[in-house]
Amino acid sequence: MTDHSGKKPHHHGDLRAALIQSGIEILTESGLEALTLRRCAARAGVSHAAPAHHFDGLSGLRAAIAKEGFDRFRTQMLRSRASGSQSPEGRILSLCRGYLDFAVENPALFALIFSCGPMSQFEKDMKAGTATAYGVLRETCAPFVPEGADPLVVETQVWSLIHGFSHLFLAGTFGPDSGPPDHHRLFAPVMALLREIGTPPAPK
Amino acid sequence: MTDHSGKKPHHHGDLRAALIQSGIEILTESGLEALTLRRCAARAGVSHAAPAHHFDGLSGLRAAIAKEGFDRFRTQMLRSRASGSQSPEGRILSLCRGYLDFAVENPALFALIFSCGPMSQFEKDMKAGTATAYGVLRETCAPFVPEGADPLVVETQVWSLIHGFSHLFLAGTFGPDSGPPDHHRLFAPVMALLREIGTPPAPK
DNA sequence: ACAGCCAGCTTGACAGTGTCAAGCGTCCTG
DNA sequence: CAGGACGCTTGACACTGTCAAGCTGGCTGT
Repeated sequence: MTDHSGKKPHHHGDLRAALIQSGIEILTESGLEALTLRRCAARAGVSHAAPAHHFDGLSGLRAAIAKEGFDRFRTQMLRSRASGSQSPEGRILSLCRGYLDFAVENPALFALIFSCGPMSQFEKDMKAGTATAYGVLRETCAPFVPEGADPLVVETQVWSLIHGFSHLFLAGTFGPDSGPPDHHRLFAPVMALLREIGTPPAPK
Repeated sequence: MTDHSGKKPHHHGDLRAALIQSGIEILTESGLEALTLRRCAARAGVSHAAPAHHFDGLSGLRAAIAKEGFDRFRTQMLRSRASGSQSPEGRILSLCRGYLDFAVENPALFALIFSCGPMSQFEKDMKAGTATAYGVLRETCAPFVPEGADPLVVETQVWSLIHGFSHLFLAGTFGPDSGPPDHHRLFAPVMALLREIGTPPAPK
């Protein structure tokens, strides 16, 4: 479709990337609801209809931002995983910590990435983004997958636990009266649930 | 503020409840983004500005709907919990199944309930709603809390796991290529992670 | 070197949205 | 039966996404 492979195609010089960047800034400064085509355009210094030439409407912009978000997400998880103990358990724990940290540091971007919202039409792009992040999870979980078992089970266990924890933490919904947010206090004991990971499900 | 305690105060006869009902219908029929003050008003057969007299803007309507949603959520969990085995393990598993079923059957309402979005100003209401649902979780988890331990840990383990599973399932983000959604196939093995629940976190 | 083209952006318009200020009608109160 | 207040309506405004044109500057072909 649009070019954006060359370097300085025309007036602006890769407006597409500038719009994505502006979008992320708006997202982090003002939250999900503030992400608007017109505001993005204004921030990038172009007219209000310019984004339509690079993305298919608002959903297209969201999908493009989500894609970029997935890259950063993946990068942060990789960095975190590399930073701690390199035992299989250590790697998986560090990965999850990176997961949580990303969510805490980029709440709006995190919400956009995992929103099942109005960019489902771009499932292709989203799946691609998920896949890159998922690959990291998969290789980190691999040592815990029992012989001949479906790796999806272990992956889903880990992903569900850390994702639920992150999401609920962001929603500020912990505890009946929801004490002060303290994600480091709960993180370790919750992750302790992964102790027995990999042992095959109880034989029926 | 507005009355809404009497039975048929004026013209309409509890417009507030009618608006909430309309909102839920719109939500289930057309998704989160379709929930609009004006559409709600139209569906309830009143003018576009009528809702403003019963809720504090769109966020107020969302909060009110979320409150109702939390009630239904809690009810479904209770019903599910009562339907299966009454062992502590059976109760917690049935509770989680009710959790997942509610999410699958009411995706938009579920998303609204747990959105960290623009109704944070109504945290009071939201906390109240969460609390009623949380109470069910708390009493179901109680048998698994070790002597003298913080119940929040076990609760957070369970809630994180089932919430993450439900949310990721709704987002359609399972597996690298995300096979066909089959929440019953993965539910049991993922929940198997709760086998060792309650044993105190590994001593440091 | 010059004519032509066309990608990249602008301008303008439209319907739909939330929100506010008035105003009107109906019901309850005195 | 008058007064008033509550419940809703009407109208307006700024803002949103989206579409149809139109302008403009750089590239291409000869």
